[in-house]
Amino acid sequence: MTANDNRPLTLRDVSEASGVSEMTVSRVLRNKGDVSAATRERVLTAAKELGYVPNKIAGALASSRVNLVAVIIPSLRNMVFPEVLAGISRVLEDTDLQPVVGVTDYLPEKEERVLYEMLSWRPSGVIIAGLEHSDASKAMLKSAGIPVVEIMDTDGTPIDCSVGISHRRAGRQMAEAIVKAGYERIGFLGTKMPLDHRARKRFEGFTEALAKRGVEVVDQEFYSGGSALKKGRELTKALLERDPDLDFLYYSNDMIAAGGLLYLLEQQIDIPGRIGLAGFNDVELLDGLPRRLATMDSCRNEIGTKAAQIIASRVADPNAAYEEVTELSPTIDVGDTLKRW
Amino acid sequence: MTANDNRPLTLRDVSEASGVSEMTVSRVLRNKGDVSAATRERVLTAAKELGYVPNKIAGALASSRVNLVAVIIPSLRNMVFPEVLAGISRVLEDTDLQPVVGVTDYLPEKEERVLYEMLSWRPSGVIIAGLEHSDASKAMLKSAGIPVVEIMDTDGTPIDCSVGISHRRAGRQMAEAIVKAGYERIGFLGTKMPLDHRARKRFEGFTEALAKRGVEVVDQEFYSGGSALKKGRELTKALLERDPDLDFLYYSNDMIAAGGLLYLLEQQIDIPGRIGLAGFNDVELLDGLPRRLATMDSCRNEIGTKAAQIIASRVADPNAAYEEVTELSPTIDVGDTLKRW
DNA sequence: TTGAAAGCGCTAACAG
DNA sequence: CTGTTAGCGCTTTCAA
Repeated sequence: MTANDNRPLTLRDVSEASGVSEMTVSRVLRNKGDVSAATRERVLTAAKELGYVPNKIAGALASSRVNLVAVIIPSLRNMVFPEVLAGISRVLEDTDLQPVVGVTDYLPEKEERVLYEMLSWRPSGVIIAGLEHSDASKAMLKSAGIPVVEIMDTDGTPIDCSVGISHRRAGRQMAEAIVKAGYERIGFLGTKMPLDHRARKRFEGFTEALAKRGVEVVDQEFYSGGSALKKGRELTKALLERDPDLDFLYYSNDMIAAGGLLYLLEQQIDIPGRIGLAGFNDVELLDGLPRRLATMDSCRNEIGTKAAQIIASRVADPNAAYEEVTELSPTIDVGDTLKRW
Repeated sequence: MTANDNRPLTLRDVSEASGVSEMTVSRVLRNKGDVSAATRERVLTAAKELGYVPNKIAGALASSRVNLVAVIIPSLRNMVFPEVLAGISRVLEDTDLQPVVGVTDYLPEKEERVLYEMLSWRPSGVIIAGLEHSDASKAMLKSAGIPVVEIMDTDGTPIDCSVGISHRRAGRQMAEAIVKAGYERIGFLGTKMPLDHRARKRFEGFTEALAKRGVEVVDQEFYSGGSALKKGRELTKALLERDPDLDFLYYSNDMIAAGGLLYLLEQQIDIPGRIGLAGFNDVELLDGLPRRLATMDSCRNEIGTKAAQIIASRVADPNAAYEEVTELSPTIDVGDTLKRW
């Protein structure tokens, strides 16, 4: 039964309860400096009995050290980002750093607001998705004086450093695989891309590589919002009704590709003979579909891991060396929906 | 070109640059108190030019006000939680409060750590999943002196208040629907439940309601980890090989139910005639499957909304009235996998 | 090994 | 409308 006068407890309370100076209490609670076993014991007992929870606000102000890492991502609804986050968390769990997540909804203005808000807590580092930011955001990141890792994408110049894959190259690789497999009349289905720079870059790499081989994207369908699986069905149906002779469909992500796959199977269409399919992202969810979708790993776990490692090492030692650009190599999995050649 | 000596800017810098006292600068930046348009202009210009970002650490310490709401959930990999989060964010966006997410991985010890960590930042409120917490966690929540909303579940006594559904009742309702539709040999497939209290409560309500009608769960299969869709296939196959005469399968979530559905369709089994299926959660993803799965809405968006509203109103006015228990009513969607009666 | 004093950068409260 | 003063609860620094 601790006297609970509703005022949050302070170091002073623990100090009085244990008969040890505030300073020494602070040392015990942080495992910092030498304290005799006896006083340490007294302090810990008192703290536990009172149910003392340190005030990090005060601690951070006094030490000008904040063990937070800002992680800024476009969305939590796309499983890619929780997976990146999982990689980050796993690495940071072995340090005293803590990730704090901000979501931008793919909107530059919101990114700016979220970034401002997070920087006002003076985090020790920033991990932020993408290389495209407003000028104001870039200025904030530059002048924050902390490590900044831009993740997911390496097609561009990072503010500080970047970890990701080249989406242009990913698009090119898939185009090459498709052409090599003998497909010639190719359709594209994806999100509306103005704000999804990575999807756009993949598409650019894709069309460019096709062009080099004299192939063109015959037609395209775009969507936004809603259940991706259902959208995948709808887009596929619409596209094939317009262009029944397409022999390959390239989707900007695995969820809509899965919807397309289910639709085509219901139509009894021969896959990958009559039509081939490919997605992007290697979503684990898809393991369990009637066919294994051709796709490409986006290395998201590794991206999270590497980004967190860079932050951790640079926070531990501001002079630690680090790669300016860490480009990972995604691999194609042809699955069952792309002819082998 | 601002002189960047790498030291974060302070109010004093803005004060000097604008020739206005720190206090007035502070007032301008917070829109607090009356400031003449002229000085306001001078201050804002100076702040923008310098690229000043306020230090919330210092501000929070001085004002003992922190605009953070701790949101503690078991996982981000289960789409339910990002959706609850979305509801919370939407409501808090209209206030000056900000959600900060912590993830527990369904582990009570981790919940305790995360809670301690978050409380040490002295948030204005806590939204936490579930009613089951360690004694230490409960003690922390009680003595924090801030609004605490326990979400997702109302089968139990909240520390402060709760918003959710009764999972026992949800299980009961589904059992009744199944029996009414004429199914009699029922199998259950789900996660290993020791730590997933809500899944456990649904199961308990389910078996209890069946028992009342003289029906028993014939057999069960459990899983943990891995791709839910694939697991759903595997569990379904295993269960039906063991008990070929089952006529209904109740899954603890929609993803494994979807896997089961795909498997059964491939086996050319008549659904819902020969076997009926039902899941739980009404995951939007499933919109687009070959059949509409029978399921039950878990009201997660509404839960997030309501919880955030309670926090917001109680932060705005500590004496604001609020319901101790807000029980929402999930509804069954029989879809195409449960016979209509 | 322990303690005392002096801030960290901001805001509440008051005075002009 | 603007400025001054005194902290917020800790940690740094220095002295004992």
